[in-house]
Amino acid sequence: MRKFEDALPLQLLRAREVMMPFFRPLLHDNSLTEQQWRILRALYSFTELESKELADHCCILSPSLTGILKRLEQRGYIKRRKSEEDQRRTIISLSDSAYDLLNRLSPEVESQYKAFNQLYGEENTEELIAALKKLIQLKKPE
Amino acid sequence: MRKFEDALPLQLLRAREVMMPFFRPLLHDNSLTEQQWRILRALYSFTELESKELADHCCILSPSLTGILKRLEQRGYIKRRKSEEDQRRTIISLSDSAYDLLNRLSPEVESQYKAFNQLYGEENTEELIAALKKLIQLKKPE
DNA sequence: ACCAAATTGTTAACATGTTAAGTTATACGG
DNA sequence: CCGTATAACTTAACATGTTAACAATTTGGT
Repeated sequence: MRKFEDALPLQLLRAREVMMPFFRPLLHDNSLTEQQWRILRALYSFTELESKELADHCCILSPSLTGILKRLEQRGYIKRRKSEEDQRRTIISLSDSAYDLLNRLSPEVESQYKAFNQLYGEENTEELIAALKKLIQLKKPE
Repeated sequence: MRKFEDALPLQLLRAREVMMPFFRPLLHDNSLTEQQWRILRALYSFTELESKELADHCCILSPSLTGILKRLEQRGYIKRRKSEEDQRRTIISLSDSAYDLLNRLSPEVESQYKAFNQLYGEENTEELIAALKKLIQLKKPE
């Protein structure tokens, strides 16, 4: 059996655990979970997305998304509307207060990215991103 | 704001999602969750560990570990004993049936690692592991 | 037009993640 | 020795992950 420490999925998990402390305090101060942040971030980039697209972009399964969207809607961060062409589809977008929040947090997040890069090194970061991109492209279209 | 797709923590998450389909069917066929598998795997490597060490190795928080160990114990996969020197500490180890299970699954897991490497490439795998190791070493000792 | 199959989203049931608070046992300073 | 701080675990409360089953639409073939 391969050494426990060499399991690649575990290494990916650990790498994430090393990075997240750079961002968790920021999110926590604004009562946001990692998943809620990913949702807001995605909608900020894409303006509006259907539920399924949103789930795919954020690596969140549909049943989880249902609850997350409910809570974000209650807090007034997102809006929903039905697609005209297909009554099954829901289209999600950000509220004005969500844009305010993201515009406010954005510089702090970037500042933390810089702090991380300073510690890990520009070059190492580039290499890691490249390696991850190659891996992610293996994804089956399903 | 940085492009959504360039967020490194998200890329790490996605990379993991690309890899896990190689292993999930195996675990699922044996009614094991990813976390339960990490626990068994760690104990197989280290023979016995205190709860806190186990949690650290597996990237699982103590409150989650409490429940996971309870279920693994009910299924007869682990044994616990109190430390003699420190009555607060619990020491965990595998049962015989857990060793049987791991010995049986081990070759199938390795076979899936091979399948993954064939798809992603030996060299790419080595580069990725190296990059992740460098990142993980940044971890604060806390 | 009609029916079977596929798609979107939700609900249900259980496992885990996350933070805070509580318990018991140990360490430590006065 | 004593009281207080620490450390290891657990419990509680809520959010999310995971699989299966289900409701409402839509698609496709006939």
